[in-house]
Amino acid sequence: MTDVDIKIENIVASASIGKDIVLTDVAEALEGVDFNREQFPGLVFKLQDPKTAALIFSSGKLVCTGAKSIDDSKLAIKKTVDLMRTIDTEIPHEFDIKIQNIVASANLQSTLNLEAVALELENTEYEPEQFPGLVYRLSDPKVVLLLFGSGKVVCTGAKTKKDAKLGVENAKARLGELDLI
Amino acid sequence: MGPEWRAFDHEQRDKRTRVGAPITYTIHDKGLSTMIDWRNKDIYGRDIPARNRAQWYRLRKWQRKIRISGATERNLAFALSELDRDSSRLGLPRSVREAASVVYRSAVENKLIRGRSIEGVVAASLYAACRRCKVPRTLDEIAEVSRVSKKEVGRTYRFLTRELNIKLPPTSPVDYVPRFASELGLSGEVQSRSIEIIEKAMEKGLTSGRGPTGVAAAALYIASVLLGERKTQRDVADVAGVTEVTIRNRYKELTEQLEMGVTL
DNA sequence: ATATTACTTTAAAAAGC
DNA sequence: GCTTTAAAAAGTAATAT
Repeated sequence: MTDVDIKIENIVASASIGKDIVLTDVAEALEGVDFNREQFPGLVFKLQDPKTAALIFSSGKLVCTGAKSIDDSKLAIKKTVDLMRTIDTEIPHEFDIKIQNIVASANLQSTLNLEAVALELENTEYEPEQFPGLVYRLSDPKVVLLLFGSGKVVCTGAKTKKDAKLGVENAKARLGELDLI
Repeated sequence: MGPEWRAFDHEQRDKRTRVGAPITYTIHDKGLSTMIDWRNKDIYGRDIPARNRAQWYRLRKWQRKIRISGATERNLAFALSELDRDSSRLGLPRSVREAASVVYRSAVENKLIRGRSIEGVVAASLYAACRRCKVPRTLDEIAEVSRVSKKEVGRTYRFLTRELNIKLPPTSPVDYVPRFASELGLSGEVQSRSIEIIEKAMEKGLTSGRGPTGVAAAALYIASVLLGERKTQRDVADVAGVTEVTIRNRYKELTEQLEMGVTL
């Protein structure tokens, strides 16, 4: 109904390689690694292409952040695991990757009066003293949107691109119903 | 400001002493208190005769209640003393402090303190009360006088308003005008003019997403210049707790988008 | 006085305190 | 709840030029 262009800004995905990892070995063999066990149990590995960051844990589970597309996220994880396999050849070639969160931005092409939106729209939090965006929690799909006075929007919490887009569209539709747009 | 809030503080402390509410006194089962053994034995370790068991159980149950209400009262007394301290340091009137105590008490009644510090709930209750009473204090100001971080005050405030169904609109810049103007020694005319400017700005959507204190500061600055009671951006920035850059940004936006001529 | 850089908010996973 | 990662939005803050 209301076609909105969504731009994926960031994707968080997780995977579980079936084998335990000796993080100190990885830290010595790879470049672009940060590892402080006292600070954080995960090893931080930054890949240049796709430009992403991976958190690798001794359990063999890992988290990849920063990708701008689902394909890039999966590619980044495969590249990262391939590099890890040069250290530990026992690492399996097959493993599942799960998209955990998608952050997207969009433009409603219309300015918003946030104080009015805060009064009329349900499930919102608006504290301009703290942050310029209005927080709108949508239940269908279950995502959270940040609405700005400029009409720009950030949608986060979706696990599929479709939900991210649907979230913005439903929010826009709701704003329209309440005559807030 | 020193002597005033000190006197206020002493008055409250004396009042507490008169009613005998324990604040920091640790009440263990000493003195007049007597333990009722949780086994069915008397103080000599002898079994309690069956015919007295019922009475024994009643005594035990009664003592449990007393002990619980004792802890509750002790916590409430501590909370109210914290509230007094924070309120007096912020120079808040008694009515606001009482409004905050109402919020705090309902938080207790709804068992919302679990997993949270009393100080944090007190600070958040006070923040909410200030807003409700139209004499807002920023999260920074609340955090300064309480020993609670700004982050936790904000988090607890959101939790309380959600759980207690307290609906408060975002703080209006207008509510900051009287306090800031007073601290700057600005007249009622300047205040009225500032409020007019803010209302025009709100109508034109110039306040969406902007910090209320920054908007109030810029409006006061403009009004002070327009009415010949000019204050420096530095002075206004200091009382409002914002930077000169912020005042300048809001000032430019307001003078450009409202019909006001360049008055710099 | 303006230009950077940095922090505020949102979501989510990982292992452990 | 915290720790770590990434990224957008727009405002504000601190520091550099």
